[in-house]
Order: sequence, then C-alpha cells, then structure tokens
Amino acid sequence: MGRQKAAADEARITIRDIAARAGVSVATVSRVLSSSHPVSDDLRTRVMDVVRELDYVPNAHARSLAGAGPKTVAILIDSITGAAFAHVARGIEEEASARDWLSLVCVTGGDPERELALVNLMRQQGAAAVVLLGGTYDLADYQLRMARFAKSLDSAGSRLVLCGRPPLQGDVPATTIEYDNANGAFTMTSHLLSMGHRRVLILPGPENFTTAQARLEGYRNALTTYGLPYDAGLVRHGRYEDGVAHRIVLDALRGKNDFTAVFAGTDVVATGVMEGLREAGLSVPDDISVVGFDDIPLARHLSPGLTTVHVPYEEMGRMALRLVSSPRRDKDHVVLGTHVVVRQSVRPLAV
Amino acid sequence: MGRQKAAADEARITIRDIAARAGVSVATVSRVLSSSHPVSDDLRTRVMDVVRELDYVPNAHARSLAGAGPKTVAILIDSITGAAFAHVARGIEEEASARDWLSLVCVTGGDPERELALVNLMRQQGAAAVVLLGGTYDLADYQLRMARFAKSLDSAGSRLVLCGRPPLQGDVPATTIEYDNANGAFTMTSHLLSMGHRRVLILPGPENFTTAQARLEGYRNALTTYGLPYDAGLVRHGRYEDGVAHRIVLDALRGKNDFTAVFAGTDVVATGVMEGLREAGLSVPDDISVVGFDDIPLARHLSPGLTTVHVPYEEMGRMALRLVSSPRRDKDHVVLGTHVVVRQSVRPLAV
DNA sequence: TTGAAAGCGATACCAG
DNA sequence: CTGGTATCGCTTTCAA
Repeated sequence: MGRQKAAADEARITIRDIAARAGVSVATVSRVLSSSHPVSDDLRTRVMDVVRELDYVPNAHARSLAGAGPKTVAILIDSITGAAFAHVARGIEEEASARDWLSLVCVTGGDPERELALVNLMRQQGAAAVVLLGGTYDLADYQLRMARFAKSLDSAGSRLVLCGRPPLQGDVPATTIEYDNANGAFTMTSHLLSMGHRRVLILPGPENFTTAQARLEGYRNALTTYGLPYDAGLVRHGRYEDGVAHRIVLDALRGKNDFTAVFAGTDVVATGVMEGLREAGLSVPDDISVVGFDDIPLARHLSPGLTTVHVPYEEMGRMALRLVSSPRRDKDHVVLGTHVVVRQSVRPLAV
Repeated sequence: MGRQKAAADEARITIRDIAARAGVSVATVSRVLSSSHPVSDDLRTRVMDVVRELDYVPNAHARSLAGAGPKTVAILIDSITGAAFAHVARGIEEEASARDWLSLVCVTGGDPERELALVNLMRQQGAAAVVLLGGTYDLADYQLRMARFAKSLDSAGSRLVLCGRPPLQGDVPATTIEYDNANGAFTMTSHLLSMGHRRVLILPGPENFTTAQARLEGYRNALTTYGLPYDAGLVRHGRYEDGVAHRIVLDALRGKNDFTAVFAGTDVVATGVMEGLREAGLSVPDDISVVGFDDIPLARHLSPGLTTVHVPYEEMGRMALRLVSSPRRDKDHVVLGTHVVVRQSVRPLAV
C-alpha cells in the first residue's frame, strides 16, 4: 500500500524487520539504536550487523511521534539570497548544530501571509523554536495574528523568536533580539554632519517597514541635535533593491535638492545609489558622499569602500539560539549595539 | 511525560479533543481537516468552530506517519552565505512552493562528512528528494558512500539530486544537473587570448575540487587551441575565498611570471584578486585584466564591472525540482550551458 | 538484560 | 454521510 510498490516488492524496512532478522525483540533494537538502555554486547553486534546489512534508517516521523525526535529550529527568512540575514541564519545554524539541533530554513519571499502560514506549518512540525528574521511591515492585523501564533507555540512548548524586528505589543510569549536601528542611523548621520555635510538625502527603505522607520527616526534626531531643519524633500522611500535605489537617485538628482551626501537604507541600496551617481557623471566621494547600513561583505569590496553601519548579524543569530535553548529563560528582549565603520565613501566638506 | 507540563495542565490538543468537544468522531474531524471526504455542512462548521476555538493544528509527524504528509525537498548547501548557490536554492524553492512541496535548507559547512550525515538524516525525514549543491572533493570513499545513499534513497521512493557536480560513477539511481564548467572556462580563456593576452594567471580553486578541475581543463584546452604552451607556474590552487585569493595574487606578483591577466575561479575570488592588485599599486584593467566565474550580482557592482562566466544558477534549481517532481523521469543527466558576460575588467592588448 | 504491549496523533478502510 | 478501528514505526513502561 506504500506509495510505490512498483519494482521492489520489499516495502520500507522497519524496526520489526531488523528485530526478526536478528532474532530479538523490537524493543531491543530500539535500545541498541538509541543507546538509551543497556544491551548485551552479543545482541548489540547482532543487531548492528543486520542494520548495516539492510541499510536501515529509523523513520524520523515515527520517532518524533513517540516523543524522541531531535529538537528543531525553524528559520523563516525573507529571501535566501539576501546577504544580511544569511549571516543571521548562519549564526543560528552554528549554535544549533553544536547542540545537535536540526535547523531548517524556509523562505517567505517577504510575504507576511506566507510567513504566517509557515509559522503555522512549523508549529505542526513541532519545531522547538521558530525564528522570524528581518524587519516587517507594521500592520495591525499581522501583529494580532502573530501574537496568537506566539501563544499557541508557547503552549505547545515551543518558542517564537523575533530577530531584527521590534517586539510584539502586549504580553506576548516571544523572544526578541533587535539591533539598534535608530541609534545606528543617528550615529551615522552625526558622522556625516560632523564632516560638514548639511543636506543628506536619505533612502530609509519602504514606508511602514519597521527598520526603515527606526532608521529615519535616528536620522531626524541627529538633525535636531545639530540644530538643522528636517526637509521631507530629502526623504525618499522605496524597496531595499539596488534597482529602485538607482532610479530614486537619478530622480532626486533632477530635483533641486542640492544634497552632498546620500544615506542609503542598506548596503545593497548604497550600491544602487553609487551606480546611479556614476551614471550621472558624479564621482563618489568627490562630488557626493554615500553611506550604507548593514556592513555586509559587499561593502568592503566596493570602490570606494563603503562607510556603513555595522550590524552584528551573526551574533544576533547565535544569541537567538542561545536564548531559546537555555533552560532558564533569563531575557526575552535583547538589543544589540551597532557602530559606524569608516571606509572611503565619505568626503569631509570644508564648511 | 510531556516535555513541559509545567504551567498549563492541558497537554497538547489532539484530534480527539476536537472530536469530543464537537460531538463527532475523530474520523469526521480528520475528513473536515483534510477535506478528502464529503461531510455535512452542519458537522463541518461545528468542527471548524472548535478547531478555531482551541487553536488546533494537526501534528505533522503523525500525519506523515499515517502516510499523508507533504512532499519535502531537502537542499544541502555548503554555506548559506554563498551567493551562487543561494540562487540555486531559490530556484528550487520557487518550484517547490508552486507544487506545495515543503523545502528545507540544511547547511553542510563544506564538510563531506556532515553532508553524508545530513543526507542520512533527510532520508529519515522521508524527504522526497535530497539535493546536493555545488562542487565537491573528488574522493573515492565519498563516492562509494554517496552511491549507497543514492540507492537507499531510491528504494525508499526518494531521489538524490546532484547539482553543479559531476554524476556518480556506475549505475547509480541519481539525477545530475551540471553546468558546463570546462566549456565556460574554455570560452573565457579564449576570450582573453583573443584580446591579445598570452600569459594568464589562473586560480582555479582547491585542488581535487570538481569544479576547479573542470575549469582548469577548459583553460588548458584553450591554450592548446591557440597553440600556446601550458605553464604550470601560472596555476595557483586555493580555496574559494577572497582572502586567500588576495594572498595568492600578491605572492604571484613577487614571482617573475609576467602575466597580463588573471582568471579567477569564482567572482568572489576575483574580488580578492582585484583588491590584491590594487594594493600592489596596479590598476584593473589598465595594468592587469581580471575575469571571474559565476556572474553573481556582485560582479556587476564591482568597479570596473567584472567580465565573467555566467552560470544559470536559478535555472539549475528550477530544473532540479522539475526533474524530480515529474512523474515520468525523462532525463537523469542535464548539462546547462554557460556564457561569457563582457564588462569592463579586461583590456585588449596590442600584440 | 530482555520481551510484550500500550501508546504517540492522524488517516482510511470497512461497516452501518 | 458518519463512526469504529486497524495501522503507520518507534519509544518506553511494566513484567519476567
């Protein structure tokens, strides 16, 4: 009755086959395999021989069902080709495999709907932790539904982890690990201002996107601190893609905002900006300075090297797994620091 | 007992709880949930109400055990931060989710041992397909063991897929999707030669690594075709990392191989090369030309834009899933084409 | 030590 | 349509 009984008449080999062939009980085979219980050497070798001979592997589902499967952490990621969060995933993965946890990466495609569906799926899979990576749109409905998932994950002995996005409102059983978006943006903007720049075009990211909001806030605060006016004309929202950034810059150039620097919402956006500038015959940083956010490896490889805000992505991942795997749950909200990495893409301005 | 019975005394909610609360049999609940069988509207709504009320989700393991779980494709990837294979993974993922397959990414860390272990693990999980991504070391023992896994996956109704590496030797039940490494390298080398370059330093990658071997072969063939001698002194093996590439180039510069171009084994290696060159006060392409292999987005963003060999990574992934999910298995070995993408990193030489 | 048997949670066959 | 129930493959008491 198996799906395919086609060629081989031999159905899937089970623990019973092993037991029969080795002349022992299934219980004994189970004990040998999980080495949970003492078994005589004689039987042990007899069982192992048959296991190898028949190339037997226990069915993981049956195991989990019986309550013995491995712990699993599910990582829900926007896009697998995004460098920043790939690093978080790596951090999680490292800590997970060190603990013999299985880690699974699922791709959401940036769709909140699909993200919700996957959280649910992982709940069915009995994941010990479900990690949501990256910023998200600030939608009320979404918050509500996610809060419900958090609760049911919790009551199933599992845990929801928010990485790189603000905590859910209210008393929700979830762990949040953020990095300081606002402060990073504040420091970076201050850096530009201290170098003599006064008009900074900013591409914070999509409107209503949590990271974009926080970065814009930091930008505004820095202006205020320096006693400079906030000019909404210098703010251009748009997705985190080099293509859209490219377009935005070219468009901004046509306007009459005589900016001397561009603060890109991410490093990828910064590359788009730099290309647009170059295309317009402008040089970076001689004509226009450019800075980014993330500090992915790409930032170092650009020329000029990109001055950007370093985010400890891998550390975030590690911390995420440490927090959920620790028996006593010390913290459920951590904010990691960021800092500016100075390279060659900013020119000091004589004021 | 259950892992945590702590606060809530209510164990995990099961289908039986739903049945009891809704006053129906478990069979009926199952039917409502899987909508496999007709159920009266009355009962259906009664069940669904309880499901929502109790926030019930079926246990995926139990489901799979009963033979009803979703198909799963496991993607085994070297490093999640590697751009090239992230694109393959995306291709697979897209096709998978279009078919409502679940796709799981596992990270091997480039360790053949761990890769083998993960294949085994995925076999236990009952994955419908296990996709191995990227080149690998050409080890006899590894070949043998992988062939055994291929067979047992096959007899379990599953399938092993090799992506970007040569097929296993002998009559092994596996699907292979390669791209033409040798030909890509041949064409790229020919391109350099046709531009007047005569001494091309090549960094093919790690020795005994399948892709490196094939690329080096293409390089040699091109030289032969042009009637040029093969100089082993121009070949430098090393891992696919910008750091090691950087070191290798600096070292090669100290030697007396007066090369005019560098053929980097990957785009990432090319960035390392370019940095090394720049550090040595050399300009690309004015002093030395540089080309890569992969055509990841980075190649476009470098300045000068990197001339490189385009590999259809995403297409590979799509094809992989199409091949295994198609009922009739038409092909079990596909070789995709590659082509040169010309950008600005090569200078024509007056001969 | 070892074995027999009772679950784990859901599906699907066989009756009604 | 709806309800019992055997079954999936393994772990784990409980006895022997």
